[in-house]
Amino acid sequence: MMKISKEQVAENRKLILDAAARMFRERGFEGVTVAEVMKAAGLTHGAFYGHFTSKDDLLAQAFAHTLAPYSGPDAPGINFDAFADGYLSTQHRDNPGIGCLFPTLAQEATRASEAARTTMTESARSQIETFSHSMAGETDVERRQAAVGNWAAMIGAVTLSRVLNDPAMSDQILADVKQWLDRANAVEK
Amino acid sequence: MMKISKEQVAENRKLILDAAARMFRERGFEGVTVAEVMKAAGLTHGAFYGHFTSKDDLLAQAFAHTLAPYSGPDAPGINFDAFADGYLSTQHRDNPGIGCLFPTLAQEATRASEAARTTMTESARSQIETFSHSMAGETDVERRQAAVGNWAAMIGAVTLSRVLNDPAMSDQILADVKQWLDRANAVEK
DNA sequence: TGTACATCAGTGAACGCGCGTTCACTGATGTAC
DNA sequence: TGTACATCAGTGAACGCGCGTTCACTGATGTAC
Repeated sequence: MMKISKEQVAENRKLILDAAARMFRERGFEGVTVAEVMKAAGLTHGAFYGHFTSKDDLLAQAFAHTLAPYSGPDAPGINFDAFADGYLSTQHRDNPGIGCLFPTLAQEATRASEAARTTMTESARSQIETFSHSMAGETDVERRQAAVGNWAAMIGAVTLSRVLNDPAMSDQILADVKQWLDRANAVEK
Repeated sequence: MMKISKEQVAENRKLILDAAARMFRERGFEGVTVAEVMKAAGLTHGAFYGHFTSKDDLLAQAFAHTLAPYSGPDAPGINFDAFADGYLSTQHRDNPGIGCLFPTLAQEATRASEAARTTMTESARSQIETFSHSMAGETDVERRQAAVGNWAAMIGAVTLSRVLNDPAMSDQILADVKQWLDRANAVEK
């Protein structure tokens, strides 16, 4: 069953990237094998090197594939308060596979290819830019600082909540950070 | 050159744990081999299983070894502002091997042994407790929320600053979060 | 329109390397007498 | 005090498995005539 249409090739590539992005977030880069990703995409491992040059390349492409919708001029506008609610929810904490890349893969990306790091860097830049517009503050600098601070707090909160093996404490971390951010942001308005 | 004194055995164990804690923070759990750790400690890999039952056990013991000084009744009191300055410094960002475990290993610890996660959980609990005493706020709950929020923001800031491959932006993340925290904490006083 | 050939995404066996782990052995120190 | 033996942390070769990567082959679709 070979010789596949251009559309099918593109579709297969998308399936591989979606599976990889999910599995890397769930189990980390080294915790997932190339064969597992290909199986999840409905293919065999031999086809992998027709799409990517290496497993490292897959990580970089998966970052770009996953982050692309949130960057650039088409980035969706956001309601910051609703965004923070979702980010600091137990649903987000419990479903890393479909969540933000930064709490799951930023640490590993530190040792990844420059292409992967550049994708993360540009995504972070536009994320901060987007948040800035929702922040209170008298100057652009203050609003940027608030955007960076809020985002860092959210990333740290999800990171902490995921590692703790005391469920009540984990829930409380998320709730505490949400309330603290609400107060910090309200004070400046 | 064998049959070693009890003191030498304890010393060797400490050397292994110190080397492991440093190398895991620098390169991640899977990025370091048992043989490399043993070599860094001045021993050969065969001796490893006299000290630990597995590589996973080493991680859990390294966590306990590294976090112990900061927990329990003997935990050092802190000047929070000085602590945050150091935490959000470029020195801390650039030397993960001797820095906080949470930005380097929390993500990987999510998939580690229960022993390792419990050590991290209890360390986080006492860290938050310690920070609470330095926080402004009218109630214990507000102070705890501020402690958790400040710590989450610091962890997220260091995580972000390390993954970005734009040095100026990385520096700015750290500086922005520091200034934002200073403002957020000052407002409540 | 029908037939022969070319293309090339995907298949699956195989390779080779690295790493966690095991184990028979070593030999300096501790102990018995 | 001196001698023979026991102990056991450490040594280093070896094992076995898993994983990233390669490659000869397949066969459905596209193309030439």
